[in-house]
Amino acid sequence: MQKDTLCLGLLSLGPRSGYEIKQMFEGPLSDFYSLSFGTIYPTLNKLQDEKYVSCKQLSQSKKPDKKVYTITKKGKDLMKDNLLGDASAYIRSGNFGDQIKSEFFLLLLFAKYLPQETLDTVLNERVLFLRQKLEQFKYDGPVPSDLQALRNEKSISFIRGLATALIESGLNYMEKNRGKLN
Amino acid sequence: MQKDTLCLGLLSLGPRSGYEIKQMFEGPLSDFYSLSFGTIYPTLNKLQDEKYVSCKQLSQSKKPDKKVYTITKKGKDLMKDNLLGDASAYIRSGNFGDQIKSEFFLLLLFAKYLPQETLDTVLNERVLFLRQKLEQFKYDGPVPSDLQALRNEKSISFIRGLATALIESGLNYMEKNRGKLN
DNA sequence: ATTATATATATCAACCTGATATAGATACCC
DNA sequence: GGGTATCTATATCAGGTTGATATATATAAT
Repeated sequence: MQKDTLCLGLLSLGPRSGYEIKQMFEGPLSDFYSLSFGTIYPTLNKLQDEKYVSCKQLSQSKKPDKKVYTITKKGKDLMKDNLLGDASAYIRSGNFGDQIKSEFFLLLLFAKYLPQETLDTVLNERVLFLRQKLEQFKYDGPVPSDLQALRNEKSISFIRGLATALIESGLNYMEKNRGKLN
Repeated sequence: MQKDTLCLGLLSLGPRSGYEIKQMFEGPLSDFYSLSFGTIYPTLNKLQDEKYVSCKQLSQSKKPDKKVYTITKKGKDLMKDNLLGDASAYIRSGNFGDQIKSEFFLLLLFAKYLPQETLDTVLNERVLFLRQKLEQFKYDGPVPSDLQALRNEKSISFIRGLATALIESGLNYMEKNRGKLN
C-alpha cells in the first residue's frame, strides 16, 4: 500500500501529529504494519505540499511543539480513490499472501544445526511469547486516548479476532507437533 | 537473519547457483521469506571472497553458463555460529512476532471507505486465494529436483503443517465473522 | 518470422529502516 | 543539587533491499 494512502487513512480517524501516527503503528497496528519516522515525516510534508492535509502548529506548555495534520476533502477523495483502485492487488498480500517474513520459521528450517538443548529453549520461549501476544490481542481494557479511535473501528475488532484465532491454532499445533523437529 | 547466514543455510542442503537459490525462495519458501537477485548475487560474491563458499563455473550445453557454489567447512562453521548466536533474537520475529506486513489487513482497516459491493468481492476473492494456498501447502506430489532437498527437510514438514493449520483456522474465522465488517 | 518464456548473471534508482542528532520537560535517586 | 533516564517531538541520513531493467542464449509456441 502506498505510504500516502496509509497516512491519509490513519488521519481519517482524526487529526494527528507524525509522532502520534508512529505511536499507532507501535500500538495496535504493530503486528501487521509499521512505518518509520524516516517515512512518516517526509510523507506528511509531501501531503501538505499537495493540499491533501492541512497543518496546525501547536505550541504546548509542557511538551515540545507539535504539528497536527488534518485530512482535507481533497485528501479523503485521494484516499478513497487509491483504496478502490488497489483493492484487488491487496487480496494476495500479507499473511499467506506475499510474505510472513518470519525469521523464526527460517531458524526452524535450520533447526538441525542447533544443539537439542538450544532448540528446546527456543521452542519454549516461542510458546511463552505467543501466549503473551494472545493476551495482548485479547486485552480489552483502557488504552491511551490517541489509540482509542483505532480501537473503536469495527474492522479492528475483526482483525483482533482473526489474530487471536490464528495464534491459538498456531500454539495448538506447536505444542502437539514440536516432537517432529527432533 | 543475516543474508549470508541464510544463503549458507540453503547451500548446506547442496551446491546451488544464485538462480537456483532464488528458485527456492520462489517455491516452498515464498510464503515466509524471499531475497532478490540484487541481494543474492552480491552475497554469494562476498561469501566466495571470504572463502565461506567455493565456486565452479559450469558451461552447460543448452543453457547459459552457471556458477555453482558449494559451502566450505569454514562456511558451515560460520553458519552454525551465527544461528546459535542469533537464535534468541528470532523468537520474537515473524508471524505475530515482528510483523505480518499485511496489506490485506490494512485494506480491511479502511473497509468502511469501500463500496459494499467491492468489499464483498474482495472478501470472496481472499477466501478463494486462501483455499488455493491451502492446496499448495497440502500438495505432496513431485517437485523439481532442485527443490526436493528442501522438501526432504523434517523442518519443512513441520512448517507446512503449521501453515496449513493457520490457514484453515483463518478461513474458518473469515467465513463465520465477515458479517462483522459491515 | 516473431513473440513469449525459461535459464542465468548483474546492476541500479528509488525507497525504507534503524540509528543518530537535537531539544525541552519531567521524574527519580543519592 | 547533580546525574541519569525517559518521554515527547521533529528531522536527517548511511546502509541495505527491492523491483525493474539490461544482456545473452535457447526453446516453444503462434
